[in-house]
Amino acid sequence: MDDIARHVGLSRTTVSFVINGRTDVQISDKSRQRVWDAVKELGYRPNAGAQSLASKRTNLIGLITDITASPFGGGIIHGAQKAAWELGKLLLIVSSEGDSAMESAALEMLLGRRIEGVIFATQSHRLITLPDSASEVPTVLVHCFDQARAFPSVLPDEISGGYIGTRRLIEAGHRRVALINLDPGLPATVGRQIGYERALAEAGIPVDPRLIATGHATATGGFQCTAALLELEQAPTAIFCGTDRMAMGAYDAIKERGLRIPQDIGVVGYDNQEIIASFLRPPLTTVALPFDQMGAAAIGMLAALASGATGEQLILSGPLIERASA
Amino acid sequence: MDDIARHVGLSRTTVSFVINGRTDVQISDKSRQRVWDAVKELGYRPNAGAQSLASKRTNLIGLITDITASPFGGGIIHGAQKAAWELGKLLLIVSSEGDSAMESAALEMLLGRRIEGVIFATQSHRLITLPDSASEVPTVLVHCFDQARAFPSVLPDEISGGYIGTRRLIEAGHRRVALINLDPGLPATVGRQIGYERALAEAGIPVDPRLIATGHATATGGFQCTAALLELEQAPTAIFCGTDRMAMGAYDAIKERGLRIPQDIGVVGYDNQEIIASFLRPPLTTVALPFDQMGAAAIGMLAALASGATGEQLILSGPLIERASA
DNA sequence: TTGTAAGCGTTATCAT
DNA sequence: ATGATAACGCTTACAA
Repeated sequence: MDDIARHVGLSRTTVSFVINGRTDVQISDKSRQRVWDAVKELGYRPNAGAQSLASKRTNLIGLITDITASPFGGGIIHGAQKAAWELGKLLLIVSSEGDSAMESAALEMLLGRRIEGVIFATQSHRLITLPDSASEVPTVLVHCFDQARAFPSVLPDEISGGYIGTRRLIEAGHRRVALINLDPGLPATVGRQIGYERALAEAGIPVDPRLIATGHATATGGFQCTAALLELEQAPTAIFCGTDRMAMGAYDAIKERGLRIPQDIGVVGYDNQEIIASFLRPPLTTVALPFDQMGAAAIGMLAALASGATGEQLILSGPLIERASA
Repeated sequence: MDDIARHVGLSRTTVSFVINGRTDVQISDKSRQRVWDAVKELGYRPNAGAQSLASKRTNLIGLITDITASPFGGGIIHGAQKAAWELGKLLLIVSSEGDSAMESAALEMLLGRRIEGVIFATQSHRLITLPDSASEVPTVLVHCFDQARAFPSVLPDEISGGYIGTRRLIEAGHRRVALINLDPGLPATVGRQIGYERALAEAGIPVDPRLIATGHATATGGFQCTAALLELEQAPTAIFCGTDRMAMGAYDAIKERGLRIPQDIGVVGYDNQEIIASFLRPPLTTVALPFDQMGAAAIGMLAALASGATGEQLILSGPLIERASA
């Protein structure tokens, strides 16, 4: 920067003003132009670290997550990254492997880098315990929540998801709609069932407990539940699966019985895992989680927190992705 | 840091030495202890940015990639992250969306942060064009290469992959092994076919061109190719698919004809996409890409470059993941 | 074994 | 409209 200043015969101060495009200082257009020319000519590139040190703004945001290892929920990173970029912030992503000692260590090092905020994101909707140092910096939780629900968080609307999936099946003419839910007690499980029952109630269909199964979130889980449901005396004509993986298993069980999708049995999945949903035959209609928006929203909340806003809880609902199974 | 120094009645210098654990300076154990105690007590945390500014080492490595958006190849990030962490380096990950203007902008900003090296990683094995500024900093390419092959790179061993997949099928007793390859001309396509032919040659099986198909890397592509292959007069008894997605389609075509896997037809996939491979029925035996190692190797190469090594080209081969389809 | 002092590359506060 | 000068929080010769 000194070089630039010397080169154009101005002071460092002036150069700094020009480069930062400050409008509150009067600098002649001629000087401005000369500075920029020199910048080009000398190939000058401001040192962000030095800027941070002097200005006390690092423009760094931490993202601690267990997502990088898995194919799941990458949209969160994606959405956050994009939103951060637009705000001129850089995301420092650290994968915690879901290990809380690691999370703690990661946060320490990020605090050493003087991040202005931190996001904790998980690949499944669940409870986490935060490192103590989380209270030292604005914190937002994505797809997870802390015991005391003390931190602002961005969560998917499980109820709405359960509702729209079920309603889609009802609209297709089904009255006996089964729900293959995830393991009991999970936030997703609870919420989706509420949505499911709400949709049935709205259509005047009584809830039949025999049509509600729970299983592991795997193809095998889906296969077994579906097989059992199809054995029922009054078997369902539609099945709403808790995950696309389960739907994958459901397809097998259905095809094995020579039934066709969606003519004989309608199927709706959950998660919109492209890789499964769009390559299943027929392509799977499924409820998507709004991962991108969740990530972006987290950045937005952090920005809001920085300007004095108070932390809320944001519930985002995802759309139904129509393909061909319902 | 001044606070610490004052608190223990020593100079900043001494405190700095203690904190950096410098062994080339003699400092009494007593002083050391007192410094650490004060650090704890005052909750002091070194400012990494200031350290970088003074020491001219940022410990920052850039990773520009199109991977974050997709479920694919996340292992690269994972492996790189882990390796970097162990070296005390922080990975600055930016997703380029595969857009080269974006890549350029990302690199500019990373250079502003004074990264000590940069990694370009892609989700598919392909050619990329690097921003000009790439020459300003040590650069390593992962899963991709530049026109002039001027930059050191880490690539998967496509030949070995083609070889081990084919050999597995031959070892299972098959003599008519089909290859459903990816679109012609891709590095993966070419390499794998070489490996395929090598395995056949080794077993004394002549290459039958009718058994070599190419299609799009989708379930539909796999389905169509498989269907055509099974119509052949001398149909194959084993199929080696270019991707797990294609294998997914192959499964459908095979099952549709009432054939069983692996009893009637052996299938091997490529990619080891957990989500597909382990949930297909039967679980898919497939060739894995060594993404984790590739990411870690890239960090290793960057470290080597920093200590004066010259850039090579590293070819890493992945293992065959045995499940139940062959 | 410890301390002094000069940077590192910026921004920010005042002057002029 | 522009410039001096003092931070920012640390490292590192060089001295003592």
